[in-house]
Amino acid sequence: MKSLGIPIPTLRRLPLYYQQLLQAHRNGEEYVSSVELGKATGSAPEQVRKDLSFLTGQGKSRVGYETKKLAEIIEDYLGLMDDKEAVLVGAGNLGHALALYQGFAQYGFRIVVLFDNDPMKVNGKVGELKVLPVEKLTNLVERMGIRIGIITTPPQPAQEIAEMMIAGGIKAIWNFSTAHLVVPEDVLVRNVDLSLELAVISHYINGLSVRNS
Amino acid sequence: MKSLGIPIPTLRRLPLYYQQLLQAHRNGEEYVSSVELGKATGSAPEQVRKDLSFLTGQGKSRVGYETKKLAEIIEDYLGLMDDKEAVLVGAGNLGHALALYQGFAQYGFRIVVLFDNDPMKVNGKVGELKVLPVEKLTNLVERMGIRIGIITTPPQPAQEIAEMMIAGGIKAIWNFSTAHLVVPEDVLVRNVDLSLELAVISHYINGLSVRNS
DNA sequence: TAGATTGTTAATCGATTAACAATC
DNA sequence: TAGATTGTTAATCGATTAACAATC
Repeated sequence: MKSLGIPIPTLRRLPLYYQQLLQAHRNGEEYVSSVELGKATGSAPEQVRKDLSFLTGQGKSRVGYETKKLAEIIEDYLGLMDDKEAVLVGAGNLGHALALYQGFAQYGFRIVVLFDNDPMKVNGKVGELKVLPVEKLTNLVERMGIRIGIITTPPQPAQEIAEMMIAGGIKAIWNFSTAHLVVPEDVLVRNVDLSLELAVISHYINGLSVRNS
Repeated sequence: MKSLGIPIPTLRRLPLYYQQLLQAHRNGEEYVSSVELGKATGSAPEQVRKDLSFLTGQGKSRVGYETKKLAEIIEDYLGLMDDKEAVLVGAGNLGHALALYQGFAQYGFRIVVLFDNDPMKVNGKVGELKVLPVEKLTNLVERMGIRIGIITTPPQPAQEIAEMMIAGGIKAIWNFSTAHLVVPEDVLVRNVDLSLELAVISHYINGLSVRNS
């Protein structure tokens, strides 16, 4: 899984800069420097400049980066303004939260339908969104030309669901399950396993206890 | 923020190995090799051995790692079995989902109370958990000796909430807000900003569209 | 002009991957 | 013993940090 050219850490920092640029623009600031961007986002100014140099040289010596213009460049580069439809499988707590979360819309990201196996949930609704049976997954994805799938199921069915998604033409999977997914080369998988973060936190707290006792 | 000795990527892989070890143990397998662990978790076998070597040499040539023993070593190392109480601030969709999620319990992790500003939510309940007003945060944290805080609020109040947490003695913050938190050196912050993942996905899908058109 | 700031090249750092001797 | 597998050292890779010339 190559991201062709740009490092993934850089890619993940771009939305942080983007938000700051929008903010600055709303405040009527025409330019913002790498130092300011860095301070607001927690990166070193060199890092900011390096990251932005992947997009295109836009900064001006002495004044910094044009807020509006650079925000637009990032928008284009990440495709933030394109409408991106997604399906979500697994209408549990986390699935609900993601389906109802408003914040994704600002990046053109929109969940259009949920899937679940549980007969209690199927044909119900979560907010405005229908919950359909998993059997219809591949078909609907294909028919609607959807390219993004979100998995918020337990680990057991995750691989099978990924395959159904891919069969329907999905090219990017946002995997919240703890399963390790095996997919073809041209399919992007982004794993968000919250328990992995717990390990870091737990180890840190554990270290404190050991030292204190 | 140093994790003293062990790389964070390694720390994040340990729970993956741990789950596989438990699984193997349940299946009655006494030993598991680095090749098997790697295949199941998506790491190279060398990576697995390297990671495990941070803990203690436990493997045996020719047979692999003792499932039960290694699982226990990881448990100890990460402090998974210690009861770790946490507070959560921001009883929105994501806050609900985290509060209700069952999966954290297996790592000894337990959210004990929620906080929110919204008078509609305050003094209500989410599942079994009370929702208290944010004014009580510092005090309750201090009184109960809680060391872990979770922030699932909008970005604006996040810094202030972090400070209230820290004032009460919290040492690790799991930050789901998009805010960049500034904290003392001895406080661990783990950021989970889901929109950063969206940037990676969006850029990938964008790249596909460009190539296809 | 002097000074601030960019963009880029080079140096450093840290993690991953490869190689291989040791061992059961 | 032969072969599988570990543990560790060395090589590679990639990202971050530092340095600095170019520029407005």
